[in-house]
Amino acid sequence: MSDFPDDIPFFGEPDVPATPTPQAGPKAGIAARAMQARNQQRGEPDYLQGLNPEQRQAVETTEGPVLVLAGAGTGKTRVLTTRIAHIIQQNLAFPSQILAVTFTNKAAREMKERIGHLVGGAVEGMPWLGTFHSIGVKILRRHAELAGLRSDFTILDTDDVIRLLKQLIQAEGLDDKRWTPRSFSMMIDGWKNKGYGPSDISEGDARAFANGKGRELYHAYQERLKTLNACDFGDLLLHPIRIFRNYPDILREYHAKFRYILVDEYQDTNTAQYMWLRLLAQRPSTQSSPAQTKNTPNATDWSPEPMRGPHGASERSELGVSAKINICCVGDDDQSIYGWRGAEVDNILRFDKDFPGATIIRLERNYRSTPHILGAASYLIAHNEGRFGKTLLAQAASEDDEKVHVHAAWDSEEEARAVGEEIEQAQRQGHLLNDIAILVRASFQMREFEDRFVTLGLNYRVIGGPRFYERQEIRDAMAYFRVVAQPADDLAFERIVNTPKRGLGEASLRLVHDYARARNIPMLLAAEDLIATEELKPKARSALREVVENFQRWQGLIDNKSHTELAEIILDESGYTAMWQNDRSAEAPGRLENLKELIRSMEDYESLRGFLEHVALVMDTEKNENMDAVNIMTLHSAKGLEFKTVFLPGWEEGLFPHQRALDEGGRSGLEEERRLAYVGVTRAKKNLHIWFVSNRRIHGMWQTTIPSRFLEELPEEHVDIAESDSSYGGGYGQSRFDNVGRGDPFANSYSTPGWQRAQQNRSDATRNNWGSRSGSNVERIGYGEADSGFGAGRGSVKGKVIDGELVAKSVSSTASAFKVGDRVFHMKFGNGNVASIDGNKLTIDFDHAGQKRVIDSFVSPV
DNA sequence: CTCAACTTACTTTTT
DNA sequence: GTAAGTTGAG
Repeated sequence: MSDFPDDIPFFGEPDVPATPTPQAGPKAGIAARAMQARNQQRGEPDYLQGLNPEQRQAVETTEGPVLVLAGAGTGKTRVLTTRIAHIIQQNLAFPSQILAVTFTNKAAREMKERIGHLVGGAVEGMPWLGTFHSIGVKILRRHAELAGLRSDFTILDTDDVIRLLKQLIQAEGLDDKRWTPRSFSMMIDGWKNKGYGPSDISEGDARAFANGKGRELYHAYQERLKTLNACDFGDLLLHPIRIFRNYPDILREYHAKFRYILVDEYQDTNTAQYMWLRLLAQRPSTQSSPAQTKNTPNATDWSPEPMRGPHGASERSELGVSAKINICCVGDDDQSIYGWRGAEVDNILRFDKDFPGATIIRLERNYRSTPHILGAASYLIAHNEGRFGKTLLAQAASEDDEKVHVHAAWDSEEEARAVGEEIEQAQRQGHLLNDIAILVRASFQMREFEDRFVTLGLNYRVIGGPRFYERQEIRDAMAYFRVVAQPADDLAFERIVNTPKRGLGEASLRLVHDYARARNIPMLLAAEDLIATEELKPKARSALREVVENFQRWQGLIDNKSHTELAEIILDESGYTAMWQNDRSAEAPGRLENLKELIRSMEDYESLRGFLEHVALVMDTEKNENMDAVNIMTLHSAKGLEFKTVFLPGWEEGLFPHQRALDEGGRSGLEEERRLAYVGVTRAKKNLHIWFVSNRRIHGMWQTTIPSRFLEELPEEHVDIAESDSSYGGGYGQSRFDNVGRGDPFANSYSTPGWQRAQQNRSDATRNNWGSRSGSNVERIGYGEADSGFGAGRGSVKGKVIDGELVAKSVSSTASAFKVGDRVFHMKFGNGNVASIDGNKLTIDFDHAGQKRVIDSFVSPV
């Protein structure tokens, strides 16, 4: 992912608010225009302006392999986008001849936008800028038949895959408790990350699942995908790799096509992505004559086997790729935090061996953080072995720079309370909440903060987590659409055939399934056949007939109705909408609202098919981030972002570093955790607060915890241990945690002044803060299930609910706009009447959910 | 076939 | 502690 807001002030040009480059449009200032003119006279393109020498070198070294090691906050995305702009403006290639890959859609979107700014609107997008997967689909659609698929293949999501695997495991007569579909899907994922097809699975690996049936099952799975005309995410990379290997002619086409290859976040590439890149990169220069092509090693030399050794570099470098490879990879080995999902830090560490003669450029001037923060980060990460080694150079220190604060709290509740207080104080001093982030190691930590912020009425947003398209109702609706658009989509069919309940249970479904399997036809067709027979029970038969007839009718409407209209008809006539309307549960109204939102978002696409493709690949929707709110997210999802003030709670052994990372990953696991800590620390621009608590509830059990070893790895001169607001300061400040961990360091914490003060503070806080401000407004960016029970019915905020992102966004600081008796709608509780009003808090009699107390910004008039 | 009670497991997350 | 998934009764 890209370093999001890194339109950083240029080095030596202190904190100027990020201004667009002079070229950015008519708004550019006179001075900027003058400078532009001057530079153009010198023949220097204005987009190069303000780049530091290293950045500039990275942009201008367009030929040959280049590795840009970009430390945190050094302008990575800027380099990447400027480089592309440079290639285009120097006429080195057309936009369509540049392959640029990212990991996330967000990063791709952002890059497109920024390139657009740099080169002006002249260039119509970049067709080959996208995620590995979206580019993979594009390639695979063109050559689907070579992978045994039709070009309209479906892309399965994790849900579909697991259901499919469950069937296969059961069909194999295995106990799906002992051998869970979930774990097998992860295993397959792992294999695919390494580029292994079923035949590449070693004996040992095959034995790891279901007593050696792993390989067989994997094979069966792939076969099943073929008959379903479907692929999983891994296939989007593996199929192209296989096609490139087996059809050199096709590979050559792509070689001729892509003159420049750029890769973002190279440290996150897995082996499959690496192979994919190597295949595309390893080629004669695009201007080469056919004669030269013969000298190039055959692409099929590239098999996954050389990957096996711990250091397969020698085999790789023997490829002797003599022709120029204009590949530029940008990354930071210190920010590799996705090893657990197959990323190979090794890819970046041996870049120069893979691409002999590579230019390696280090970006070490950090424009983001204060020297204290940078000092802490550098000292911490230095504890890792096996890094490239970079020294981040800080900007000049400023008078009011604060050291990194380390705080202690008695338990997680107090931690949340104190953080909340600190944020409120910052807010009073005029800080924007948007500039503040709380970065947690694990998502369960978020809850405590949410609870607290709800009582404080502090706006916050949660970033990450289950997304819109992963919600049950959205998936169900999508399944209907999929069956209509692609009648062969059995998984979609199975998902909704009995949703809403139609009395088509396991038995009937099994019959349809077996019939379809036996004849190798889609289940929808099988169902069609079966309703003509006597095989099904009369009840099931008529239910199934209705389903089949419905789908036939809807399919007939594809060309006559607009796809949004059709979607409405489908949801309506299938009884799906009615199912939720009749649902008495509290979240039903929210789900209906989500369905409306789904239809609304379909309007942005031309056809049903186009929409389905979008959803399969881009599992996020853009969300309004217009309100001022504290950001809460995991450390993982914070990569690439930056905030003025960052809170890092939960620095305790077992949580961070996470126990499981230590157990399963050993030393490298610990190092990855340390990199995660490094990522967290380097997100902060000005203020960084690290917290640890002495008691935390894990799996519902209170546990005494000890401070994270990472705390000891922070340099004394940049850290300030804040005792004052701690409930258990005594002694720890001085010893810098050195004696922590043995014995029971917290035994007498209850009696320390700090603890008593904390108790005092706690009750004060609840008294003073409660009701003293307008309702907190919450938005969940891409956050799921409209309920999750967060905040509901705890403490004095009974009924306060954090909802999906469809929550009304209005922040009313004035007295409530509602009056007793008003009819209102609430995202979670549905419709109801206002029973009484207390400031901005309403007591509402809900039709289905009973009486609840809610904050007015969460309801809207009906 | 459906629903309710019980059991069980539990980082991180993109596509 | 909680959410999801499975088992057993109606």
